[in-house]
Amino acid sequence: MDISEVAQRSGVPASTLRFYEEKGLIVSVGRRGLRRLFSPNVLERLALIALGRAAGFSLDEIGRMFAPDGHPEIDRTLLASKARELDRTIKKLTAMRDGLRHAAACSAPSHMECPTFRRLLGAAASGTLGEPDRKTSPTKPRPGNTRRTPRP
Amino acid sequence: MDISEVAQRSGVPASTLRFYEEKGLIVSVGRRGLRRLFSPNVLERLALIALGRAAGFSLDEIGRMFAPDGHPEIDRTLLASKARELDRTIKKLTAMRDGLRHAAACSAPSHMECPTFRRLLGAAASGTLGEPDRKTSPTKPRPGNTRRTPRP
DNA sequence: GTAGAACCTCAAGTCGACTTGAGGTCAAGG
DNA sequence: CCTTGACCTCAAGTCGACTTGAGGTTCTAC
Repeated sequence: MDISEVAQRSGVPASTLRFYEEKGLIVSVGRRGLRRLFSPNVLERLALIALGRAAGFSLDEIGRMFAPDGHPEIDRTLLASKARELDRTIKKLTAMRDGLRHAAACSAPSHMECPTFRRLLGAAASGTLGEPDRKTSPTKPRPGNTRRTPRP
Repeated sequence: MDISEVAQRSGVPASTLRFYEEKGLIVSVGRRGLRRLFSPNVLERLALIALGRAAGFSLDEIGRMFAPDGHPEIDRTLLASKARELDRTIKKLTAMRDGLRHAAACSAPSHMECPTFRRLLGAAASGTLGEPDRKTSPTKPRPGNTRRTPRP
């Protein structure tokens, strides 16, 4: 498969595939002229990468999950600890969600007069709610390259 | 209060306070010589900012929540929509957490042979799990300025 | 009156995960 | 044979939220 086919099948832009290769996350099995050739295995690999990313692992962490010989060698304790971390995050987000819901529905004239809101505020001020997530803005699906269409 | 007192009381580094002022998120009520003077109100404001950040709002979004006259003027539908967004995130994270937990405990020789894991993999590949969060690494509390100690 | 701590400004750097752009190469179709 | 378009490389840019550093000013204490 050449790069555009991988891009199409996986939904990962070609530029990203080159970037991943450079980082050692995927490998091409050769070249035809200048062009990379990929084995279909790369698709599974990309799925694994997507999963890792969705779970909150960095590309570097993901890279370390693949044994030098190639296929995944994932430390189960690492997974468990990520699960615990997610669990903590979930709890915080749940508290936030409930607080926001309440604040949205609360009939107090100003939010500052709502006890629920003030309680949340206190938690935020004390850092209990933790550092915020930095997520790619939800309203703007992705700048530039849209998935599955590497650009005409 | 001068900047270091605000920093101490709020846990927000002085550099960040200057940055926030520049962005229009907080205001100083004057200067003594060159030095900024803050009213105690700024502490509540900072708490509000922290809360907003924890809820996943960007600084720009937070800025828009304060009416030009000063105090918060928060659109309740905005809160509700953020609550819904958080709810979606929570559901995804919960799925991930459960998947990771299973994978961590699963006795299949390789993760690739575990059906639960493969199901998760499929979800990740199809984008169902959404774009990942970019959160400040949990193991590295924060580079540089530690809270409450602006540096000797 | 003078040292030095604390503050100031402004420009530039950082981090992660990519994207973009300029300029070059190559293979297949007409 | 020649065009064209898909691919290549490498450097630089982007985004958000800050931090860092150099170089300058000022308040406070001795």
